[in-house]
This record gives sequence, structure tokens and C-alpha cells, in this order.
Amino acid sequence: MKEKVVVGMSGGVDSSVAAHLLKKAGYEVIGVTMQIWQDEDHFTQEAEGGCCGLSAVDDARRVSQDLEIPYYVMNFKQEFKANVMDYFVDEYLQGRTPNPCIACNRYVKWESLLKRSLDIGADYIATGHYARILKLENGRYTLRKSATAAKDQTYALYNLTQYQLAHTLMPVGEFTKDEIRQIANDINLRVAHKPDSQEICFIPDNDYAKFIEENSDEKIIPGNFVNSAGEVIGKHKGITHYTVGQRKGLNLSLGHPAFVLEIRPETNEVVIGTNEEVFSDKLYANNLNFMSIEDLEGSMEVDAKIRYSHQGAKCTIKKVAEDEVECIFEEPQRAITPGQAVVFYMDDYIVGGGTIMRK
RNA sequence: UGGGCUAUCGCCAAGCGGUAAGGCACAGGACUUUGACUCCUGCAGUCGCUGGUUCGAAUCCAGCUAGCCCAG
Repeated sequence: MKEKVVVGMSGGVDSSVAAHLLKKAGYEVIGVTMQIWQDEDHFTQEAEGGCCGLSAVDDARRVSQDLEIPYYVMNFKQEFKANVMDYFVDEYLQGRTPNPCIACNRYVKWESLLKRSLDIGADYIATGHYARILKLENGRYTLRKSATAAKDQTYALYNLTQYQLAHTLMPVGEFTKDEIRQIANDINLRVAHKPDSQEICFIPDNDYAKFIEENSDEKIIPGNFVNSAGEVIGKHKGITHYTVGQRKGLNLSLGHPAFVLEIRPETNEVVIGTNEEVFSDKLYANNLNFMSIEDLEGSMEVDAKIRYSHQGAKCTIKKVAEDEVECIFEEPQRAITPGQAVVFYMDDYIVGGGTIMRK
């Protein structure tokens, strides 16, 4: 009896090749695209790009036909709206900078999609992520960085549970991007040369502030830019327009480059400072999830990534409360941003991670 | 309406008779399968205005205008 796997297909090269690889490996493969767009308008907009729109379904369906696997579209509108879009808006309104992909992975893909897949008799779900699932000697599952460090996506997956990992396959992680494109080309995949997607899939025009304004009851009101001494040095367009470390779009001519240091929703202020001031060597995180270990005992030296493109930096982590870890870096890090994830690595696999609360 | 000082890109600012530095801001592009960051490119046909001196002026001279300071 073949093991059954549902492949989340975005219509892109990676998930298409993932489906092919699994079929070749002997699995019974079912292609599924998650319907997450909210209305016709949005649906049309997404025709241009994004991971989950009109062209996505079109492409995924055709690829499935070519691969001769069954294909379905599953509706996850509610789940996506509640766990990703609403979360995204709420975070910005609180002066934080969310990472919607992480929320989407944990709650939509690996909660809703996994559940429905198991319901229809699947043993696993699979995606085209560049990451590798690793079972450690202690019996726990963790994620190991992909073969190509440049494409590694483990950061965005740090929040998966042991149960979720036990039912997941990520065949693409063993290959480099070039190899994946080569495979796609070899088997004549129609999407072999489709460009990599980017930007947040539910905001195709990339105008975050507008999206937040349109999807919130709260009014976005202008406020003051202040320096670290508390002096008012300008007017801002509303805190949702900014993120820590940001330089562009401030319209502040101070003689030196100006960066956002902090966002204060309670006073509607945005704190501005110099390049040096944007560095910090400590952070606190909550919403912890551990992979390679059951829990964090005492302190531990790890490599921490504070944003998806961060190369990682040495730091010592220690629990300071039930759901709060303190992370002290050897070298100050640039723009530690509340709302973003911090992911801890040992060698090339994930120890755990959390959401940054404050510096 | 007495005296002094200053007027160069949106902001700051070099320039001191030889044909307009630089920083900030801004715009476009690259990078990026979260936001940022970073990088590249562009950005004064003109120096408050009007005359004059000179082969040649943002640079010297005169007048005017505006702003600031002091004196009322």
C-alpha cells in the first residue's frame, strides 16, 4: 500500500517539482491548491503574481494533469483571513512588524491543510520549501537548512510542531534552486521558467499602509517623529507606515541618515536616531516553539536569525519566564524588530524560536 | 524710517576672479519567496534681483529686495 501525500501546490516551480519527486519516489500524490484569496477583486489582482492567485490555480491544475495526479482546490479563506490577514493588520496597528508567511505556514498550511489532508486519508503533506526534515537521536524532529544556504527557508518554518513535522515531507530541500529548475526543465514542466514569487501574496501592489487602512476600523492618524531625547523633529504619516530600521520615506533631512529606532503606539510617536543607535545586543522573545529540544534548560549558545535574510549571529539564550527567552548577542545586531521572529540554530538545524517582543 | 550681518538645489553647506564640492532628503533601478537594510544611477544650464568693472564674476563694486541682530 503506497503512502499517500498531499502536495500544497502554488503553481510555482518548487512545489511542482516537489510533486514530481514524490511521485517518482513511489508515493500516491495528490495536488492541492489552497484557496486563500478573499474576493473577485483580489482574485483578479493576483493574476499578475503572488503565490496563490488565479494563475496559481491555472498553473497548478495543468502541472497536475501533466504529472497525472489528482488535483483539488481547497477553500481556506476563513483560516487565512483570521490567522494571516487579520493578524498582519493587528500587529501593524500595535506598532509591530509581523511576518505573515510564518503565520500562514503554522496555522493555515500546517494546521488546516494538514488536518484536511489527514481527513481524506493522507499520511503526509508536502510543500516546495527549501528545508529538510531531520529526526534527531533524541527522537525529536527538527528542520535542517536546505542544501543551498541562499535559498534556505527554515526561518519561516520555525513554528511547526513535532506533530506537524512528523507528517511533513519537503523533497526540494535536498536540491539547489538550479537543480530544481533543471529537473523542471528535464520533465518539460510548463512552469520551469516562471519567475520566483516575492512580496506578500495578499498585497500585490505592495502598499502595506493602504491595505491596513482598508482592512481596519481604526483610523490611521499622523503623529510626531521624536529623537531619543524626546524632542519633536517632524511629522509622520501614521505608525503603520514604519518599521524599525527603516530609512526611506521618512522625509527627514537631519544632515545624517535617519532611521526608525522604535514605534510607540501608546503615544503615536516614531522615534528616530542614527545608524549607530539602531544596533542593539539584546532581545526578548515569547511565543516560543522548540524543535530539537523539549524545552530550554539553563542557558545555551546558539546562532540566531532575527529576520529571514539575516546571516545569523552568535548569542546566548536563557529562559526568564515560562514563555519568555532572553537572547544576548556577542555583537550588536541591526534593527531588532518587535513582531519579527527570532530563530535559534545549532549547526545547521533549528533549536527553536519565538517572536521578538522588545529589545 | 540709524548701525551691523546674511542671501548658492526641498534642508544643511563648500566656494574667496577662471567657468557650481559634499551631506541629508527625494526619484528610478538592483538585491529580496515578510518588513527593512544595502548597493547603483539621477538630482542647481545657475548662485536674491538689477546694473557695473573684467578676456572672464557665485566670487569685486553700486543700487534694490528679503531675513536676522543691535539701536527704538
